[in-house]
Amino acid sequence: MMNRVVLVGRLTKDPDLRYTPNGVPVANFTLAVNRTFTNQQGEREADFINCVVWRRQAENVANYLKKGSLAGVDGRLQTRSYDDQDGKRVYVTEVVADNVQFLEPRSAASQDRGNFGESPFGEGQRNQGSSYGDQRNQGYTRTDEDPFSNDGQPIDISDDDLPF
Amino acid sequence: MMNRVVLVGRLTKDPDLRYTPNGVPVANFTLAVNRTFTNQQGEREADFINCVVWRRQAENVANYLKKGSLAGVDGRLQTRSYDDQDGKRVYVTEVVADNVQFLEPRSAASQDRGNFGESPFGEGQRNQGSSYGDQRNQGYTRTDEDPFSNDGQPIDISDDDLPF
Amino acid sequence: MMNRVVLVGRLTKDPDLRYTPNGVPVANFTLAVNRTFTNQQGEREADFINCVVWRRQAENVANYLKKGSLAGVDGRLQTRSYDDQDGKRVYVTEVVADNVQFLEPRSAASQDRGNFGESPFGEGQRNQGSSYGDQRNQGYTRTDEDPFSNDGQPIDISDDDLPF
Amino acid sequence: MMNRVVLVGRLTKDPDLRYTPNGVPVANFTLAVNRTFTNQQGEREADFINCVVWRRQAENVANYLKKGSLAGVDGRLQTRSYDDQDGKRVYVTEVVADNVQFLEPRSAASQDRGNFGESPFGEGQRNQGSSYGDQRNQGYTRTDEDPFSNDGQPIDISDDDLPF
DNA sequence: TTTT
DNA sequence: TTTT
Repeated sequence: MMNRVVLVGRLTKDPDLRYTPNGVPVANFTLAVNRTFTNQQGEREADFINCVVWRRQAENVANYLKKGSLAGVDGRLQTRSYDDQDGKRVYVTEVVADNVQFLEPRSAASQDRGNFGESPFGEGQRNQGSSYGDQRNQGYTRTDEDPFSNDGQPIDISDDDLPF
Repeated sequence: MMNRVVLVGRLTKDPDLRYTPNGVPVANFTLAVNRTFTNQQGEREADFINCVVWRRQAENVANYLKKGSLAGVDGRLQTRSYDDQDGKRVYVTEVVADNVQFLEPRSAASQDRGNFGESPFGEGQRNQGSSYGDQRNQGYTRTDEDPFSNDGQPIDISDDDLPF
Repeated sequence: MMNRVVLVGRLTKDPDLRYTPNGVPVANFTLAVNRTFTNQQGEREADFINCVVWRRQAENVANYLKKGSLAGVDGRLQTRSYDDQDGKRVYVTEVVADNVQFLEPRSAASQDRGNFGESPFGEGQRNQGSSYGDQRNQGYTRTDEDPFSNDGQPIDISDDDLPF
Repeated sequence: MMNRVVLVGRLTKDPDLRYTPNGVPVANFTLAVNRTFTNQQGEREADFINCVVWRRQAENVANYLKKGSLAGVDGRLQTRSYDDQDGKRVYVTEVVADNVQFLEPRSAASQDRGNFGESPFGEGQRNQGSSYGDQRNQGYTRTDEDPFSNDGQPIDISDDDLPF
């Protein structure tokens, strides 16, 4: 009915890019979102939100964001469940991103990364990155055979999970 | 940093009202949020989002919403984890509501419920509900001794979990 | 960069449906959104937010919502300006809706309205409305020649204003 | 009822700090929010959203943000109106910020600014700024007598406009 | 110019 | 009246 999420935070690890059997790119990453308030002990805690992004933005995310990058996500909350290795039902809540916004200058976000397709950065930042030629998707293994195999993620992700 | 969620959906069950050891009210409920799009099979699926609300709004929610009620939630995403009975870490993502909006006329939402405190409905709907006197919190057991004991919820919820 | 608005409120008037010269439908309406807090005098005020919706949802809005209807809007804030009749620049801020949610049962929202295209209501409410046959767009004049001519709205709205 | 806005953009000018007759700080600023899509001519346009923030955050904004700073705003849409110098009613839509997030390292955002109160930046960035001593509110004139006098802003802003 |  |  209505379902909207907006987050700004930092990636806890490099994003994880996979492909569905049909070759559709999906990237998973976790955003650490620092709370604006402190707890009883005066510490500023964080929430760790799992995010998914599909298609072209998945590849942009994989190519321009890494552990520590500051990013914004605009999307919707999605729930799903699967049975883990000992047959226990696990419930997952994650954010399916409609849009991922890169909030740091290119240099900060992707020093030593290859280049991929169109830059998601604005006019001002384009053309000032280093160019490694067009080794597209450099450093990422295509895992069509085995998408989402690690990290307790469901093994049976398929093209049916495409949001639209 | 930034963390905002807005949902509109229907309660999957009556809300669950508890109290912390210090007597602070907390209500838990799940919103079924129908997707605006259909899946490959043409079905309209739903996401089931766990929500928490504290203090006075917790009591309003418990008194005016029930299974099937249409409600809006404005809040933030929060993650936490606990170890289940067989020592397995369980990760929970839920929405901590800053504001819960009742989106149905009072009659539809709370036919046979007792009355509690100030009405969260607008001017136009106040004073037209039935009045059961002031049997506050009628039908809810105070569970100070054992908050959040059921449903696989962590047993050690305390006043430290208050959002502010 | 990031721009997200979510509103729930009531239409202050019947929506206003127009068509661009190319025949693209646009609906304008104002949502009265009651504040959740009261002012110094203890009154609950409202904000009046202008909204725009394009294409198929424009026609759904025109056919299913009317003055007083409860609706949710998920969209983005947009600014534009135009010069009024005495050459004064007027600045407009409005919400371009990606999605409009009807939050009342069909009967409440459109008693005496004709029917148009696919119902935007869920399964449960479909097929229970009166049926006027298929007099599409009944009661609305096509105004291709003169879109947005009244109400101090800019007269030069064109297909360029399409959000995507 | 429900009214939520989240924006990320850049300040078009230095923020404008004023005080109500009672001494409550208010800051006004405009965020340029670049659209994520391009128009028919292939240009990326922007929306210019007026924002207001009250109290302590008003002073933080004035001290840490300036023209060009990247910032996030989480708030609600508010409308008001006033009569301009030639008696014409002007309608204003603006965002009242509950929270303003500084999205750039301190150095980028406030090179040559004085210091004020508690730093709104996280642990990592604290203590690495230059220190000008405690010339609080340096460079800003207190304008209790005449808040909001310029820029076509209503002259009669008062403590009644406090959001809570 | 505003809704319940 | 607009930012990078």
